[in-house]
Order: sequence, then structure tokens, then C-alpha cells
Amino acid sequence: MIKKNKATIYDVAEKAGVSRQTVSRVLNNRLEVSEETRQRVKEIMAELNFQPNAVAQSLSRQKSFLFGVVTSGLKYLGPSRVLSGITNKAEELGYGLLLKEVQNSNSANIIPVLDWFKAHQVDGIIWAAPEVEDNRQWIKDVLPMIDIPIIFLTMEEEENVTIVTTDNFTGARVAVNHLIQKGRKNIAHISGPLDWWEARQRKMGWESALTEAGIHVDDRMWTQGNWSSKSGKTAFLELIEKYPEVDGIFAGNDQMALSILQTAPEIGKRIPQDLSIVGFDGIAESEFYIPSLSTVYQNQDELGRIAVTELVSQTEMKLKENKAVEPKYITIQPELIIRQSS
Amino acid sequence: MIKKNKATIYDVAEKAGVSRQTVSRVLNNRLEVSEETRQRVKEIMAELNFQPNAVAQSLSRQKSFLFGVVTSGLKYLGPSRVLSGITNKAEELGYGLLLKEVQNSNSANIIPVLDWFKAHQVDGIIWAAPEVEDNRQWIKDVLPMIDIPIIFLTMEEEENVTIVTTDNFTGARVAVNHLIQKGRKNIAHISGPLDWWEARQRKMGWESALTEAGIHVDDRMWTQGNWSSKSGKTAFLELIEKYPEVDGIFAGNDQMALSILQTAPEIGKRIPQDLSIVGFDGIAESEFYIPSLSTVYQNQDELGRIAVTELVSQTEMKLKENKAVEPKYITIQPELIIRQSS
DNA sequence: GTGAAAGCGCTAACAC
DNA sequence: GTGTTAGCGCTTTCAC
Repeated sequence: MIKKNKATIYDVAEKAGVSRQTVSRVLNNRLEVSEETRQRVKEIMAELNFQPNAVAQSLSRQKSFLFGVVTSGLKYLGPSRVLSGITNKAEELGYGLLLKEVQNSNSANIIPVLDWFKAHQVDGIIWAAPEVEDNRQWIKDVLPMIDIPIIFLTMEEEENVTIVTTDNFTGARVAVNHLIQKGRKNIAHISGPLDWWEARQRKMGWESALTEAGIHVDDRMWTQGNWSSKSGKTAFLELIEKYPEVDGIFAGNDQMALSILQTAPEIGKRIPQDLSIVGFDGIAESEFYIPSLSTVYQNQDELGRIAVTELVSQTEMKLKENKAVEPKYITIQPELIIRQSS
Repeated sequence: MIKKNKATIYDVAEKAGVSRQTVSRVLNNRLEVSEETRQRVKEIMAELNFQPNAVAQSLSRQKSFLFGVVTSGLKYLGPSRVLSGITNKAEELGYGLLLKEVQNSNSANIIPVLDWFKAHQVDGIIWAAPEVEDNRQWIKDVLPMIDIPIIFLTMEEEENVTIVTTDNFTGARVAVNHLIQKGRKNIAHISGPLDWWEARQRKMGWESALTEAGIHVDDRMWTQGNWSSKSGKTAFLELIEKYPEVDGIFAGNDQMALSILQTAPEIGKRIPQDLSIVGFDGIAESEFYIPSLSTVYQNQDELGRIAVTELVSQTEMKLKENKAVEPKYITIQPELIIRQSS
């Protein structure tokens, strides 16, 4: 229960006629307390509405049961789904979360975030901000200097670093192969911003699938958006201009695919007859687009949950055996959902 | 900079040949330190990569510069936009965030969350989980017992409680009046789940506007969804069944509106000729639906930002003058965006 | 201007 | 089983 005037372990000890240590033992469910004493202390605790002070515990234990989470672009669907998975799994496993959102992750604004987490004694860090630009560099620079376990999400494999990510490359290949199977001959791509690793992976998957099918890839066949529907529209119009024979598009995400569905009929292209579309992400709404959108579903909730599970095992490993866990590269396979747009 | 072996205030003091107090003074930018000493201490700090331990500071100061944030349904767009506003403004004002996501907020799982926040010495709490069911009751029960400032989001006005919310009622009225002006005679509503306060407000706004226009409202004229597109489709089909003469729909949110846009043509209703649609929320994608969706835009980012601003002012008020701020009911007006669907 | 002492609330290590 | 003694790292009196 919540109370204004906070009782401390000291008050409980005094009222129960035991030492503070004994109270602490009861608090931590240690065995070496007689059942009788334990009961009495517990009663007094209830009576005084005693609540242990977590800050004092953290300081004393040198362990906070808190993880730091770095996110970015929370106003978009993807990052928040990941965060949702993180919050749920962390709750399950008894950890709290300290949250920071960063705008863009260049080394300059990363250091303060890590320092802040460290000052707050977090037991581990989940880096859930996407890899953009020079991410790689700071990892190499900074990581060796920090002694807190970190898990990275959505990032290229890297030595000595644990990473959890969707397999964007394979996901893209599956999408494009599907279009090929549907008999499409001129399959274009509208990529996300290419300073994002995910965007690059999906583009590479598209290229890979085409090349494998003996189709030559050149720069007429793709344009770049910034994930938003608005940018998708612009990118689509640009694409049509320079690659008019296009009859299939693999879009970097569902939002950009959406604007293709809207714009194509306006310029006389029927979907899927004249133009087949496949998106990426598998957001819930994509089923209700017109026509319903084929897409590559990635389970971002699961991504977050795995990250937490992994982090917990790393922190406990570190605590118990005082040895680091060997880093892992964990990959989740996305899943093609075929609907009317292809 | 991040370093493994953490230097303490004690190490700095020793190396600088001063007392720990003096180091603490430099740390807190107190004036009563000679410029010379200050410089020397600062140099040593840099040299040792000294980073103050925030946990120790919190314990000692009895102030953490941390806010607790309770959210719900993070995997949906609305809550994460609000959270985004919160993170950004908190960062700006120098506060960190402790995040908890709750599934549903009945008294049973609320108390532990509040207790947890309190144990962690948060300076204030933002309750960003929507009002569902018996929310009201626990507020009355629990609030008087807690001495930490709390701001609630999206909730009915309540004595002695500070609340920040979109004016859902007025927003709904504006939407429905727009449909009336467009000459629609049979304006229906697909509501969100009515245990949500927001859903009730929007439904009441719809009723109010119709009643004011002299149109009788009865139960044939509305059905209920659960915010998802899928539920919107079901609710729409049900509505068409019992209210076939419908020629305008105000949907409880954009996702549910989306599935109407998809389903209506399938049953021979053209939009907007036979059926005008207005949604609620104004999500970015709604502009790219087919046809583009008229909607009531609410600025959820701003909602979060205001909540933080308000909370900071309350905590500082409490600290300095030791008197509570008078509670406010802050309302943000949403904005009608007219597009092709109406 | 600077330092010594006490304390924030709790836990770990060692006694008995 | 239980208590004593030291801290965890920092800030806040109150001296000087």
C-alpha cells in the first residue's frame, strides 16, 4: 500500500525488537530467520506500511534490477512494437526499465546516454535504436570501455557483440521470389533510407533474388523513400518515370507500399493485374488496404522479448560466474503473407 | 566518457588533496569554492574519468530527477506517440524516465506499480494509460495516500487531479457537423470499446451533434468495435444490416474507418457518393487510404509534452514552496481534416 | 573557502 | 538464529 510517511527498516526493527539486519533478512527471504521472528517482523511491516527503498537497495547491492533501453523513432509503429515486447518480458522477469529516446545515434549523443545509464547503475542495456550511418564505429570505440552487458537490436553481425535482428535480407528475397513466381518480369524496389542498415539489407535481398533469377539489376529499377507514405508516393512516381515497364514492386515497408496502392490507379495501373506489390513489416492495417497488401511480416514484439531474455541471462551469468557470455547473433525469420496486391 | 573502474568522489578528493565535501561542491557548482580549487578538482575529475553515481545522489538528496511513466497498449500508434512526446520533453527538461506498461488498469495491478515507482524515489508520475472501466474508483481510493505529484492523461475531469486530454467530445461533434453540412441524413457511428472513456466521449459527441440538429438517435444507428481494423469491418457489416439507409459514418478511429473504406465498395456502396466517412486520430497513413480519409487529428505528441511540462512545474513547486499546485484540467482541441472520403 | 561529522536506507561480512 | 560493524557514494549540517 502507498503511504505518505515512509517507514524504514529501522522503524520496523525497533518496533519488532530486533536488529535491522534481521529485518533485512526477512525482506530478502533468507532462511536463517526463525519462523516466529519472521512472522512478527512481517506483521510489523504490514502495520507500518513498510516499503523497502529500492534506491538504497541498489546502492548497497550494487545491483539495480533495472535495464536501460535506448529507442528511436518511437512515434513510428516498428520501434514501439519492439518496446512493447521489451516492457512485457522485462516485467515478467522482474526488471524495470529506464528509457531514453535518441534522435539519431552518432557517437556524440551516444556517450552521454551510456554514461547516464551507467550513473544509474543499470544492470544491462538494450540498444533498440536502428543502425544508422556511423553506428558501427562507436560500437568498436565505446564497447570495450563499458562493463555493462549490452544487447543490440537490428544490426549487422559484429564480433564480440550480441545482436538480435529480423533477417531482412532473406525476407526481401522471399518477397521478390514470390513476385518472380507470379510471372513478374520487371521487378522494382522502393527502398527505405539507405543510411539505415535494414533498408540496405532489404535492397540487397531484392538484388540477390533478381540476380539469382538471371535478371540484370540496374539503377533505373529502384528509388529511395524515407519509410513514410508520403515519401513512398514521390519515390513511386519517380520510379514509374524512369522504369515505365515495371510490373512488380517490392516496397521497403508497408507505409510506402500503401501510397503505391493509392497512386497506381490514378496513373492507370491496376493492382495486381498491371502491377504487383509486396510490402514489408506486416502491420495490422495492411490487411485492410485496397487491395489488401501482400507483405513480409516481422515479429517485432518477439524481437524485444528475446533481447530481454538474452540480457537477463547475460547479467545473471556475469553475476554468478563472473564470466562473460559468448556473444550471439540471433536472427528471426520473417514470414511472407500473400494477399490480393500480388 | 565510459570507464570500467569507476572513480568515486573519494578518489578525486584524495588525488586533489581536498576533502570530499569540496569535490561535492564542485560537482554541484556551488559558489563557495575558490576558482583555483575548482579548476584543480575539475582536472582531476577529467583525469580519473569520474562520473557521479546517480543512485547515491538520489539516496542522499531524496530526489531522483526521474519520472515514472505508466503506459498501456504500446503496440498501438496512439500510446507510443504520447510516449514519444513524453520522452522528448523529459529529456529537454533534464528528467529521466522509468517505464511500466500495464495490461489493464484495475486497482489490483495499479497499486504495485505505484509502489514500485515510489520505492524508486521517482519525483513524479505520468499516468498515460487510458481510462478503462473502474479507473475512477482507484484514483479516489489511492490518490490521497500518495505524496508524489501525478498527471493523468486522457481522462474525465476529476476534483483535485491534474489531467491533460484531447477534447474527444468536441472533436466528435465537429466531425459529425461536417457530415451534416455535407447533406448527410443518416449518420451512424462505429464506436471504440465503450469501457474506454475516449470511446464514450466520441459517441456522446456524435449523439450531441445529431440531437442538436434535430435528428433522433437510436440504437440501430451505431455499433461497437475494439479500435482494430478487423473489428471495424465486423462492426460495419453489422451496422449496414440494421441501418441500411446509412449515408455517413463517423468512425471511432482511423483504423476502423480504414476497413469501412475497404468493405463498402464490396457491398456496392461508393465512397463518398453513397457513404461519407470521417475517422478520428489523424494518423499519417490516413492521407493515403483510398479514398483519402477525412479525420479528426489529435496531437498526441503534444499531449505528452504538456504532461511533462506540467509535472515538472508541480514537482519544483512542491520542492521550493512546499505547497501543492492547484490541479488543472487541460484540454487540447483536435482538428478536422477534410479529405476525399467525405 | 574548506573540512569533519552525520546520515540517506539498506546489505554484506563477520561475530556470537 | 541474531546482532554488530562497516560500508555503498554522495550530500547536508555545522564548525573553523
